[in-house]
Amino acid sequence: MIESGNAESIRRGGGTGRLKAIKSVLRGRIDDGEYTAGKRLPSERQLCDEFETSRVTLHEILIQLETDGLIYREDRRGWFVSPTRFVYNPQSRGHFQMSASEQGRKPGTVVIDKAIVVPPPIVRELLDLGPDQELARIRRVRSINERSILYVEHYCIPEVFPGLFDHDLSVSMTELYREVYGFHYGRMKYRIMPTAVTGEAAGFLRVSNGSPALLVARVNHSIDERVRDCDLEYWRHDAVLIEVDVEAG
Amino acid sequence: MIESGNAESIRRGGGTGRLKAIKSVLRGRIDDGEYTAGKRLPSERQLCDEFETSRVTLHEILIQLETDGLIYREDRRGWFVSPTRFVYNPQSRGHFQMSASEQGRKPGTVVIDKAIVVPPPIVRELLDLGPDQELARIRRVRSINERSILYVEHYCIPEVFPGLFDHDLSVSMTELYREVYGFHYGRMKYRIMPTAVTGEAAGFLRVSNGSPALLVARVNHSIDERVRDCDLEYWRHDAVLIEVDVEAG
DNA sequence: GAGTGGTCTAGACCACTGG
DNA sequence: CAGTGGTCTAGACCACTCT
Repeated sequence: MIESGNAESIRRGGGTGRLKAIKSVLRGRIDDGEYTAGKRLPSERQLCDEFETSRVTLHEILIQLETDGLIYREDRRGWFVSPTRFVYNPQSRGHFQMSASEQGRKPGTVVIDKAIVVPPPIVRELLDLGPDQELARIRRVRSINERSILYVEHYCIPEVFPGLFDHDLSVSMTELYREVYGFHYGRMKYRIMPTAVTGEAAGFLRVSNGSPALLVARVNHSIDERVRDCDLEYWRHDAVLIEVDVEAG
Repeated sequence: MIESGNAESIRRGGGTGRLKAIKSVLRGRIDDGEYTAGKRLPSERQLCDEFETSRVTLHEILIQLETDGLIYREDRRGWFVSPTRFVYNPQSRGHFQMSASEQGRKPGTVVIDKAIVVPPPIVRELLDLGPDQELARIRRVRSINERSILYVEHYCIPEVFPGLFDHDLSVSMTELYREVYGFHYGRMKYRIMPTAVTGEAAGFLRVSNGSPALLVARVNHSIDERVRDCDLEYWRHDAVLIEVDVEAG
């Protein structure tokens, strides 16, 4: 006797279709503006009632819409409709504030801390350092219209920029290097890859542990080709669009 | 009477910790090489038994490792350890095959189809077209070591490249344009953003519907500054690392 | 046909937010 | 304190792959 082959399990049926169907209804409401940018969606439990589904299923749907970049969540606060992406050009150095204003948004920068540290392996590799070399690290969070979208770790060689920590670090690091230290840039290299944010980084961005993100790692060289500093930038994956113009090649 | 407040629910306990703990065990096995690149992980049910957890939970853990880029899945076939990322420079045109060989991998290209179509909105916007303009579309899938990692849609103005469909389209489009049509490139613009693949694109990449991906959209201009063609490239999010060198700016 | 992942249910407790 | 998302259970059926 298979007890479970009853009316109950038949009613559930429908299989694959449900998830996609609910997803497209929600997508429609976002497109139509019923749920508008920056506003909170109804709670998961409310949506469960409306669509007569379980929380696990609904959670899964929301995660897929998050992956799409249509909505985002703030840890334990709710789900929100994603605003238009911030357009970012990694080749134009230090223009976060200017770009934001040009795009009609309100930029913000918060310095989390500054310290002399042994950098993580990826930074050692990028800067071609020995295992014990210590660097100055500045950690910042940048926001657009009060929403944190970028967590950055700056690393540089402390001897090259003496007294760095005494300056206002909430502005463009590039400008600081140039105006205070008379430092001019030469070559730059950057890497971009999808990743996930965990631990502290997730906390600073107010996203759930393990949320998708876009990592942009940049290495700056001086005019005489020496490695000088680098950034690790973790962008909320739904908040950024990278755009680069390249002259004739 | 609250029936559920029994020994059973207490035993479950542990709360938040479980997921993270199991995740780090699996991560360790990948780092240690117990699970090696390209090999299948034990089945979800086996892992459930081993860690004494439910399939939903284990599935969630695997999805987080996927977001991290450590593992990937092939739809209904299983979970696999991700190989090293393919390094890609969007500014060097048409070097997929060459880059792959340089990185010691075996490249492959399959042409899915070729047709004259009305392009999707994003292409119309990129190429600045009217709503009824038709374009030639070529769809291809590119692989590294037999693993499909890139799904591309090429769009170009058919009048500019007559007889295009009669050529071998499994090679570099850039070379074809240059060698057959004597076409040389000027400016290029590209956009990069995290997104999700659905529908056909997911099928071609053999990933589950709604998997994360990296979209690279490129627009090519001729030397006299006219828009000529564009690509929409959907990369498996765990399979690519974009690297760009920029000369002094 | 056996095995796999994909989807789904109907609950439960936990950690945190915000009034 | 009520409400939210985050995590978790112990099952079930479905769609597909592989042999």
